[in-house]
Amino acid sequence: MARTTGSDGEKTEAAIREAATALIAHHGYEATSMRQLAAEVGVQAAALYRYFPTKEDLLFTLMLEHMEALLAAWGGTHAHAGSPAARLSAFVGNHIAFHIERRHSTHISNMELRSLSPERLTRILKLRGAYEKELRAILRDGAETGAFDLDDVGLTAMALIQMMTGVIVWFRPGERLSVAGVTETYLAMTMRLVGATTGREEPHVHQHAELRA
Amino acid sequence: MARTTGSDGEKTEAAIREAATALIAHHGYEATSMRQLAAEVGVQAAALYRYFPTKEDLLFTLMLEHMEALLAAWGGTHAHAGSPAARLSAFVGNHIAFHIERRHSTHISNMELRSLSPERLTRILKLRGAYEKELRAILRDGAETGAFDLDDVGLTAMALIQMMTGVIVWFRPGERLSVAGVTETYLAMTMRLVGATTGREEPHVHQHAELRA
DNA sequence: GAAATAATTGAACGTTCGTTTTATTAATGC
DNA sequence: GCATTAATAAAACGAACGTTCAATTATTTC
Repeated sequence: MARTTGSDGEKTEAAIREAATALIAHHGYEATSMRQLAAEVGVQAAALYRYFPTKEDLLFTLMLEHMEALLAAWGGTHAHAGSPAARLSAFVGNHIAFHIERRHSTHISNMELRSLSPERLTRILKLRGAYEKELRAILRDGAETGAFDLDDVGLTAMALIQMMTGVIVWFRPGERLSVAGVTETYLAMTMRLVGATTGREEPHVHQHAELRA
Repeated sequence: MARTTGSDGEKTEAAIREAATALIAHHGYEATSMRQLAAEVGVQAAALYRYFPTKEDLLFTLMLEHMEALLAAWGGTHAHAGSPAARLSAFVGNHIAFHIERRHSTHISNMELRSLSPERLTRILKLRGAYEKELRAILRDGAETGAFDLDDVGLTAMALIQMMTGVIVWFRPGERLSVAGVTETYLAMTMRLVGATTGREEPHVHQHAELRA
């Protein structure tokens, strides 16, 4: 037996990426074997090596694409001008939407960093740093103009990112809350956390509608 | 070769626990081999099985002790009475102190859950649930008495825990910030996040001193 | 000081791992 | 329709894995 009828390189590679993302997210990189992955794709293990020279190459590819997609998603929002509050709002919305939609690759990119070689780890961390820098810039602007009231830009950025990314730990689509509802609540928490002034000292604006899925 | 001079079961078991915590936190459970662990302890791999019947038993032991210690630490604060703000403040302080001190076992208990058998996973998750319930109770009391102003008790609890536990990702003792400084900043962020009223509508109290290590 | 027990070694077991090699067949270009 | 290339299967590689077992020595008990 050899080449099978209807076999197509592009389709196979896409299937490998997809299956690998799901398997590694569920069982972890070390606990996922190439044979298990191959079985999921419906192919022999040796066939995987036509697309990814090593297991680590596959992991790195998944992570790199995830980080680049994250930066691209934020860059595509065109929300880099305007008030700090507006920009922060856009950042939160984009972050939560992206991470919920890409729960599996987010899990991988956050949990499997130790399985990368030092050079590749550095490469991924550089992209992550660039992303976090975007948030710090917003917070710094807000702190300087008085739109926000916070102690430490770096700590606040980390706290916000951990808080927002943490959504993927418990959020399951179609359960109690909708994406829009979660985003709205997290947006309100974010604005309070950074001590955002609501313009002309209005009382806090809370919109409770649409919180349920 | 057999029993070595000065060998002591209790000491060996403690050494195994310690080495396992560090190794698994650094390289992950699946990537840590029994031989590697044995070498770190200074013993042959077979000796480990005198203390832990399987590798998973070892992992479970580490996790169970971590969760029980976490609950015990909170229970030992005797801060279960008083105003919601005071209780929340105690909770944040205890949570951050505990997690910084036990970074390694926290990492394990958060990241290696998938390596547990279903029954043991349930057991650990039950303890985690009990801990989170403590926070929700504080938030609910605060929301009902008007001390806090928040949208959703459950979501706020998850956001706070993710935010606080996230400290272990970037915090390194002896670097820019002290534990006290981090705790103070996180306490301020927490209080703003839950919309805590500062009693008689005082302006926000910010204490910037002692933030540096 | 002999007997019982505690602690550990060293070797081995079967299995699974990531990966390589070789052969074979499907699709493509001329 | 023949040669070439793309895609895969099948089998094998050595290494490492978790774990077991028998033998051996230190310590404790009486």
